[in-house]
Amino acid sequence: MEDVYAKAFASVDLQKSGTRSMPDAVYQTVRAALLQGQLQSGDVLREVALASALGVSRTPVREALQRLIGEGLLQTARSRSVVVTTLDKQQVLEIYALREVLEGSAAAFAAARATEEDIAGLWALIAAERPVLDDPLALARLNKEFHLALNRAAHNRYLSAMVDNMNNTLALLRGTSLGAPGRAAVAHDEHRAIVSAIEERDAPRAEAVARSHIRAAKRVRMQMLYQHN
Amino acid sequence: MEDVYAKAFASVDLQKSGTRSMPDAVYQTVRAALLQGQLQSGDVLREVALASALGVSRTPVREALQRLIGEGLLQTARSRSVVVTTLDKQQVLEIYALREVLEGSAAAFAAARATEEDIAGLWALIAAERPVLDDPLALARLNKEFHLALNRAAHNRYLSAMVDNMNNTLALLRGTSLGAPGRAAVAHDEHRAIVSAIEERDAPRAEAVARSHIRAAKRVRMQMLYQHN
DNA sequence: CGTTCTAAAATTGTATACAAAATATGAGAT
DNA sequence: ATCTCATATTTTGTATACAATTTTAGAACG
Repeated sequence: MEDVYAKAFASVDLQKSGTRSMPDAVYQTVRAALLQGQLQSGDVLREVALASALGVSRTPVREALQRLIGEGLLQTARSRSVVVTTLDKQQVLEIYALREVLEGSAAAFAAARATEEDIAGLWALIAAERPVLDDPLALARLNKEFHLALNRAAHNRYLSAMVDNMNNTLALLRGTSLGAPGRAAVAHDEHRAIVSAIEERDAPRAEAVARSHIRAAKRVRMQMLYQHN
Repeated sequence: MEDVYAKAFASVDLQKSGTRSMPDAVYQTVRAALLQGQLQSGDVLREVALASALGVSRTPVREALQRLIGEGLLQTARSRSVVVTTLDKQQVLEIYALREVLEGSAAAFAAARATEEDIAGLWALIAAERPVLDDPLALARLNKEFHLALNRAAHNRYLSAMVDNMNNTLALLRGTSLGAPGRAAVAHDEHRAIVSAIEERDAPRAEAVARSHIRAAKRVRMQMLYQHN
């Protein structure tokens, strides 16, 4: 009896805080399970099981799943079952190609539009990285926050939504590129270079540095996933 | 009795062809009504009215509406009613800023990855534009197709989805920038310049030309909407 | 053993009943 | 006439019943 939900949701209560509606609470809960890797690519999500695990009916569960499908974190198999998205190599390449564009633009926009508070926040996150450079888990969390803050500093809601979406989709892949030997320190330096360029309001340099940061992450990731390029 | 649905859906049957499911058919139908301007910003969509107009129950209607909310074409007002998205000036600026990035990248990617068929298709669309340069409606349709084909030529599904999304969101604004005097001919020339650069595999030029094409469209649009910049 | 067919079980899709919430209506007071 | 408040009506949110589909299990056959 392959009960994925016991594993993923047994200890996890329906997260009601900060949610507007029940479908939203279900959405947040399932999304968190996906991003934390408690559900893996290919796992199938069954409405009744999820509904009873979370103590609601199928209706709000369906809405939450539809939303996650729309964001690309879930997909429907032929035969209508809902499964955690599987990314093939081509898709990963396409995502990184787009992520390079988007994060590059976010950095460029931030150079033009970031407030002093935005920049101070970015430096604070970089300072927080230093003591945990050899703790991949803590670092991954900070890294996520850094990219989120960089995004917000661009002051473009549509861009932010798209960058988040790409990053969330990549989170479906096992592991983090920050675990690779030496990568943490290099990424840390790259983060500093991005914020420096933003602080100096040098948009072209901010974009160039951000893009090369993503290219480096991509190289490490492809190595981890496929042992080449 | 303010019956918006009579207006928008009376003659429009539920579009079943090319749809996998009933919610999908509803989605396509409502989406078409939105993109063709049969529903205007701020119009409220009521589940029961829509359901009876289309001859289905509320359940598939709700799913379709949720999906359109996810894409940004609809939004929920406080008080939970679903309305056609209204874009303020700041949002329009953010969308054009992002669209410049995305279409620029699409052109650059196309220069690197377009097949000969892709390029032939683009030229065909440009040829089709010439005879209808003074028919804004026909031209708008071709323009849409051109940008779609350009997109496909970039061979990046995620990028395509995002460009489409931005273009669809802009379609909520009344009118088309191609209606402005002289704009049609200029846009036509810009299209030619983009495809030329792609054909010559000159990615930087393709990107630059595509970006300036979007900036020009933005200028015209802002003029139309707000009579300045 | 493996294959194919059929029946049972499980799962998703749709409609609908009922609950909760929001909006509209109208009476009464000022 | 305008405002306030209680009540009716409408609308959305959730649960659930039922239908359609898909998957599973097992029997019969080669």
